[in-house]
Amino acid sequence: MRADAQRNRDRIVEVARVVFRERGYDASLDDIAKKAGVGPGTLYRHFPTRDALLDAVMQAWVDGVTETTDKALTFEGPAREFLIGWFEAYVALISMHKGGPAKLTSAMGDEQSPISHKTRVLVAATQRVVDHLQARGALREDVEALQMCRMVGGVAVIADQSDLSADEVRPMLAVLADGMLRPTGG
Amino acid sequence: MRADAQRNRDRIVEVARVVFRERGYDASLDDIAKKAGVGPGTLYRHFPTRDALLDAVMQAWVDGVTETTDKALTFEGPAREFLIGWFEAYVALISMHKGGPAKLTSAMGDEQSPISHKTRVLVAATQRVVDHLQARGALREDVEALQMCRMVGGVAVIADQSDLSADEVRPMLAVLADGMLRPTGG
DNA sequence: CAACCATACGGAGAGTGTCTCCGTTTAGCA
DNA sequence: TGCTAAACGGAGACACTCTCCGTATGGTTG
Repeated sequence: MRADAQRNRDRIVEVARVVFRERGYDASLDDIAKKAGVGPGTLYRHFPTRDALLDAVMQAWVDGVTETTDKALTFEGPAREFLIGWFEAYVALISMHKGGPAKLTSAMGDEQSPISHKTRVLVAATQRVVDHLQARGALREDVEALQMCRMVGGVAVIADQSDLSADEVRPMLAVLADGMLRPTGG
Repeated sequence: MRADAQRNRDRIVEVARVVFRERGYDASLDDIAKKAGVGPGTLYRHFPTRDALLDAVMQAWVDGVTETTDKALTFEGPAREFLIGWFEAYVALISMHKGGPAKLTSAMGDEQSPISHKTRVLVAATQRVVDHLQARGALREDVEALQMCRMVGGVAVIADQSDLSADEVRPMLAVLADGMLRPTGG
């Protein structure tokens, strides 16, 4: 790629990252192009669709997922707290942008989606959590990572769209955890 | 209202019902006007916003909610089956149109929303189910109707957006039920 | 039944966003 | 320095939303 092209591409992604966060995923692309100091043609050549641009914007974010999971897996306490903690981290991860939870969660399991790579990273991270808990015998056997992603994603979507606070979200995540963990007889 | 105005209004709502179901809530309003054989001005006079039209389309639907709840409450079996059955009915109710679950669930708890009346009907219906179960001592005490609506709504949103089948949705609803019901020690 | 007018109609058009085409410019190389 | 493939960017076609206002008409009154 020519140096000027690379420069423009980087500028567009940087501007898009800010605009998407401030205005949501339906911000005007021509506007992003203008803010980045390029013509709309340039933006659309680099990113033929809105999702292609979104994909680029999310790239840096993907690395954070693995990191967060690594850290979560070091937790030593009770399974319930561990799982709820992970759920909260997961919700925070996919709620980086307004509309992000819906975008990511509805693309989950769809191989055709332009951001399917991003969702695979999320499912893979969740799979590690599932394996960890199942090795300890704490999780019901029929719980799958994809299902877990969808359910926590569902809560995140509602929280995102209704502007719920962490205090309103936590009890819902607790319900999910209780529904997925093996009953302890308490 | 003049007779011709009433006729036009009815035609618009009827067409909108079909178009919303087939194409989702972001269908072109000018297109709906054209299909109804009126000018865009006429449509916008009757329904100043998209949500106003949506509200009219949903009017008939509201009656079905109370009816469904009445029927559900007659169920005599175990609490878990009752609750899962209600969840399935609820998901079906709010999934009448593509995009419906998201629309309804994210408006829930927001008094300003143009469809807040519709969401109140749903929460009230769910409240009856909660009361019923709590009278039997089957539900955890901290479970609230609004929270229940949001969580089941979250699952419905994902199911709607990812085109999940009933077989994929049921296990998720079972997780919710297990997380909300009082542990039975089994 | 004729005349009137408040009510309703509907289309032209302004504003905004998406996306493409193509003439112009320029980076990188020989 | 000159060449050319690569990249630029803006004009403009197309789509959707929503409004304004001249025109048509339902319903009422004398």
